[in-house]
Amino acid sequence: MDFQLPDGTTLSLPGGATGADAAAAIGPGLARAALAVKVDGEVRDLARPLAGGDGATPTLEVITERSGADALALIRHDTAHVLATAVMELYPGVKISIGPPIEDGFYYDFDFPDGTHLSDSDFERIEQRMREHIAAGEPFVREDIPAAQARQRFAAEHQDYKVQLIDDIVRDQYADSVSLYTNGPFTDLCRGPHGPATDRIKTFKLQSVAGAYWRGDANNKMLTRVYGTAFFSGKELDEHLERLEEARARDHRRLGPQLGLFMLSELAPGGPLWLPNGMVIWNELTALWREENAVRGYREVKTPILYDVELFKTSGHWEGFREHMYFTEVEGRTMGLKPMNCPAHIQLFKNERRSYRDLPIRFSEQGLVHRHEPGGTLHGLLRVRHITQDDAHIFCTEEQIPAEVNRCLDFGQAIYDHFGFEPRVELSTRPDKRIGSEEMWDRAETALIDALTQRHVEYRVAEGEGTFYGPKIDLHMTDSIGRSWQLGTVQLDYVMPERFALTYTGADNEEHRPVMIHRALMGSFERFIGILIEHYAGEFPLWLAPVQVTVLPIADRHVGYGSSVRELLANAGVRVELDERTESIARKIRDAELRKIPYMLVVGDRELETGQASLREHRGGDRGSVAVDDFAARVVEEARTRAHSE
RNA sequence: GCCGACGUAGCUCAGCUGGUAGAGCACUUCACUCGUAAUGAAGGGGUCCGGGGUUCGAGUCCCCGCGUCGGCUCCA
Repeated sequence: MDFQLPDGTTLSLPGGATGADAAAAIGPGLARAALAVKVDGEVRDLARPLAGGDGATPTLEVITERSGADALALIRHDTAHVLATAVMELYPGVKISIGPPIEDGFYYDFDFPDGTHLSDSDFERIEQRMREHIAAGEPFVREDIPAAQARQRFAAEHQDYKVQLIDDIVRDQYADSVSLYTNGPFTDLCRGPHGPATDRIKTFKLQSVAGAYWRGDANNKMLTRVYGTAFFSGKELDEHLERLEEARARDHRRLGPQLGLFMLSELAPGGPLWLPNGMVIWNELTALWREENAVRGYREVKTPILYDVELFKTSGHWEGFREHMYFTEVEGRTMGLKPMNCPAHIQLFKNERRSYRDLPIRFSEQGLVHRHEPGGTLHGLLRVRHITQDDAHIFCTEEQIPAEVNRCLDFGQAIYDHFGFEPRVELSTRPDKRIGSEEMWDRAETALIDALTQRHVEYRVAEGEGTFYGPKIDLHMTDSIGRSWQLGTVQLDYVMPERFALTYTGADNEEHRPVMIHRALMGSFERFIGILIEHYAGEFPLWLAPVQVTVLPIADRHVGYGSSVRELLANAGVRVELDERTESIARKIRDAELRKIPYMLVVGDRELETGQASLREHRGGDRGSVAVDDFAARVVEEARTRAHSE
């Protein structure tokens, strides 16, 4: 058998040779360092015979500690097995399910006997036992056995989840055998691959315990999931933990209140209360949003938040969204807070007869909607119940869809470019439960795909994730701790126009049904600002900075001059403060730095004489003297152009 | 909604096995008038999330509720 090595050379091995043989043939050092081999992109155990390629020479790479993601995934998977080993020993009667490696670590899901609750205070004991198994250097031994035999074995051990998994493998993959891995006293159903032995795990840490539904289905039993991570060195682990710590420092839930942007109250769960500094950012974004909408042919509207429930019966929200809505009785009528703006915008559309000449009609609204999101899902500004959307609805003909979708994506690009965002794009296609003809779906999906390919954007296809009324394009961003949140969405809707019997008069003088496009780009102001806070780590570019300049007098006798400096800047339209406190200049600077104010103007005897100010930039240090009016002009210009921060 | 953890001064947190609350920062006052990341001193400030229970006695133990955090599910 011939294999091509990463350096381009060819390695010839006798038939039946294993991965370990391959590593040994290359060199004794590599043989010792080898964890696994990667043949044509597939990672395989060292002990397994190498499969010959059919035709072309397969590539072969020996996986060692230096192989990056492949190597880490391997030992993290190994560590998950060791975790299960320890838990099985310490908690008799526990049922195991699955334990894969994931980004940055691994987890294992357990079903503990009734009455046993795991918490992170149990980690020490478990870790201790895990270390014993690692020190013992127990080899991972693979065996392929008939599925029926494996099933019998796990059934005898009352490992119900494993039995279910085997049944599924047999049913879905028509497999007649499955693989088992044994390390020390523990045998798991597992497709592998694994490292040679447990002592190749150099350092690991159990991190958290959480609930997770069996097979991710809320109808199933909730299992106990233990998260952990593993590395090849303590240094790498420490660096990883340090990164997590740094990410936490960017967390908008920490920075927001710290910088006086917003607060959260127990009395208004899911409803952030905006402080003056936060409103500055909110209003700047609103101004941007308004400008961008206006140049793109949107007409701004404003609609109530409270409606007779009849509206939602027509729209379908009563049937499909009721449990997420708030209702109240007023004078014997049931009223509901709108969870979306579309029914309201439809009222506006219906306000007059529409001609094909009027289309497309684009309504935009900074629309306030309320959704009763489940308590366990609320998350600072990123998941709220009180949602202010940068919403818009476009009513158009079917022929106009491609152009309008493209305009929406252009618009999104323009918005995101202001912040240097590069959202991930996702196309959601027809779900199983849907309405409308296949032709309609074909056309709608084609329109969206065309728009995306035309723009050369990379996108992921989420099969079957579309709404029941149409496909959609979603734009996602990641928060400081790696969680993905949807910002923008562009959705085609054929259903609402139907339910509300919307029509326009065509060139043929017949009534036709328009199509609606639901579109939000920032998503919600709450979520967008949350992402912004983390994106900038609280260090906002000048145009968004709640306080742009602070004037710092050296001593009390300079307050008068400082006051005139402030005046000049304020008159020029700069958001400026004067620190009049009787404090040392070092103290005033420190406080301004902690507040992340972009510019500081120090004024003392020298500046008073020359009529200037000493400029200091946030994180940039002393920038020397500036003429105050020049500086004011510069700041105004920087804010006007909405320049990025450096 | 589900699983687990947590909830003490405005903020960050301490408070051992139950004996009636403490630090730093912030705040107020006084002194200092200062040149690029914390001047010093004194003082004020607490329904220990809420409600029940156990106990002679609960911040501490138990139950229920609310909120928050980490996940899971959901996310038109």
